[in-house]
Amino acid sequence: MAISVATWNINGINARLDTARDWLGRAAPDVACLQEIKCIDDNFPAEAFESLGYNVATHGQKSFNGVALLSKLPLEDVTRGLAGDDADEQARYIEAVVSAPVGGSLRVASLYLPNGNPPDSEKYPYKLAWMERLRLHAEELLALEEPFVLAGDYNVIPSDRDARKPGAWVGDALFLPATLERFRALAHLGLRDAFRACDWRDRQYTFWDYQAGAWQRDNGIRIDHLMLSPQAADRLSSVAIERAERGREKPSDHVPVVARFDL
DNA sequence: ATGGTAGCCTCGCTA
Repeated sequence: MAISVATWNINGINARLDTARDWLGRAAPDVACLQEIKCIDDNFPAEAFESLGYNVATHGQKSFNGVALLSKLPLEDVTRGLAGDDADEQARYIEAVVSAPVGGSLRVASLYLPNGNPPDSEKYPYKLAWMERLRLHAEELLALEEPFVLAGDYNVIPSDRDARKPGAWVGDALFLPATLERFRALAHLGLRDAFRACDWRDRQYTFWDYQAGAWQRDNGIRIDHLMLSPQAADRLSSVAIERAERGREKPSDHVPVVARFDL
């Protein structure tokens, strides 16, 4: 069976409820990984998505961060928080197994990797440590030899080609050599950037700042990624960046990225 | 080099 998995930094789920419902109604992904819901679990408008046929699992936080999984298929074995630091109180990771009626199941995570700016603050070492925790967790998942997707806002510009103005990002936490090195470490484990597995075009972005006319100038960056286990990459059929959503009314500053699999 | 915008239980923080 075919299954589609989307990732989308929604930038405030309650401020973006109509925008989110509109896109989900049109695109109807089987699974949607949301980031920056910016609310506690009790304030997540679950009914608004259940009425569209989605099961809902959230890992929220007051005002900042927060991630969610929406799935038309049942969500099983939901895990909240990224392993490796019990003292970490930021809600940036949720994982579950999506059980398909035929063709087996797919493990999916929605993650919001720390931004890390400014790099001379404590935020940057937190980002790097979080990336190392993600690598260790991915290593554990890989040992299962199952298809999985780690989808989300990575706050990483993987290469020059993933920014309209790479020079403007030199020294930024999204583009520092240590950041890119840790992102590549995921690839070295065997994880595949789903988009780059299918599409080598330049100027394919997922984020445009609200400021300084970034959208109008197409001054974007590609920072929202679906990283696939080898078993998931084998089943990947296509990836699409839903660029047009950035030009709609009351948009998030990120657009959805959708990967399709034949399980 | 600067400033620009948006969301949050807002008067500053995060991005």
